[in-house]
Amino acid sequence: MKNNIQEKRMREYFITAAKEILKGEGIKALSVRNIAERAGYSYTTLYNYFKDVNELIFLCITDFQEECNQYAEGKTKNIPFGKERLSAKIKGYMGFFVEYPGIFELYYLERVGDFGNRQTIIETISNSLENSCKAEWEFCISHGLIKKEDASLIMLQLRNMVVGLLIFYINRLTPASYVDFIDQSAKMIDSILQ
Amino acid sequence: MKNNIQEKRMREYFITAAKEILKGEGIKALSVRNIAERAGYSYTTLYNYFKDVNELIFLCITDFQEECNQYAEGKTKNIPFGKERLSAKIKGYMGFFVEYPGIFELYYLERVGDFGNRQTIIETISNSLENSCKAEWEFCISHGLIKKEDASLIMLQLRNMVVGLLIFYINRLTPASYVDFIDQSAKMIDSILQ
DNA sequence: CAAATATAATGAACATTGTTAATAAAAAGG
DNA sequence: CCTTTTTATTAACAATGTTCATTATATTTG
Repeated sequence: MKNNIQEKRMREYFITAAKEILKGEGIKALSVRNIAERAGYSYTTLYNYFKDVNELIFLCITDFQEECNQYAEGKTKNIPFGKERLSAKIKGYMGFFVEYPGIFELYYLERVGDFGNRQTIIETISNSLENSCKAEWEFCISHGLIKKEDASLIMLQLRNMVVGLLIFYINRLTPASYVDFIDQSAKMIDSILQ
Repeated sequence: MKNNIQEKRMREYFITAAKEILKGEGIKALSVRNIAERAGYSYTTLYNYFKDVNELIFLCITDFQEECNQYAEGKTKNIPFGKERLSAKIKGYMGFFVEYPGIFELYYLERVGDFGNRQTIIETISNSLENSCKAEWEFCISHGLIKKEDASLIMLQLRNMVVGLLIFYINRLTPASYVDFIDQSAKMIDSILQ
């Protein structure tokens, strides 16, 4: 297997197929045979380009993070910097996972170790929200809207609250209506941001 | 299959076996053949007593809730009622899931619909923390330590924060040390309780 | 107590899953 | 045009949940 442009192209075919399945049907529908069929190859061909299916999933995770950032950015780009924009960015972040529950599963429900327990994956996921809100976050700190010594704890609180809200809404259907979910989310996020 | 004491006993054999596996090795190690072997029967015998494996899992969930309540109670029984005891109860609740990560998986990571999407399960899980803290919660409200009109939102915040903390610690290894996890948890819970 | 019947326990079988090893096809090099 | 290397595929394995037909065991009846 030469490390050239052809190989890269082949890998992209499989990655694209896997991402489509994850976004549309979720990880439960993801199988080696499923991916390969969508990519137009036989199932074992995948093993000529990836060590195993987890290597493929890992690559999807990093791609999805970029997608998530752009999704949230698109929902906030007209709002002036400050706490309000930060709040909107977080809500945009949540909106991404509500729209693609399959990606939420992959990020927060899939067990550690299932995709090789790679430190890179854990870090990508653990920093996911902070990553999406980077610019807004730095603005709030540098302009004194959030005290520097409180910053890291507040971000952790936001991250935990966001994941908790999503877990119950996406995976436990609580609250039952989208309107209530948005309402709850707003109250809790703004409560952390004072 | 008569609905008598013998049938109940048989069901208990399978339920006990399933609970042992869930507590010890987690849901990934749970299989029909695995359960039946531990119960001392052949795998298809299970289907004479349960519609499918999800019915069995459902019964484990309700049993575990009772175990969790008693575990948390054991960690708090000497603390006088009030916010401090409520906080300790919540930490005890978290301790249960840290000790049995397999049960945490079952409660919060397992996908909706995987065990039949039964409303009873969703409710049991959604109210799990509130269930464990019932007495402490009611004391705080009736003694004016928590304003009645704020109560339901505060409980939701606690629940989301607790699950978020557990997700990252148990399933994403963040923070890396138990001491840091306890420290973070204390700060965030107490911050919500003022 | 023996025979007939009802109930409970089981083993074989099926369709899926991820992965490996051996084989067929295609591409590259001379 | 043949040889060699690279790439794609088919066959196979063990493990999964579940169903069906078949034994083994209990219970009831004569």
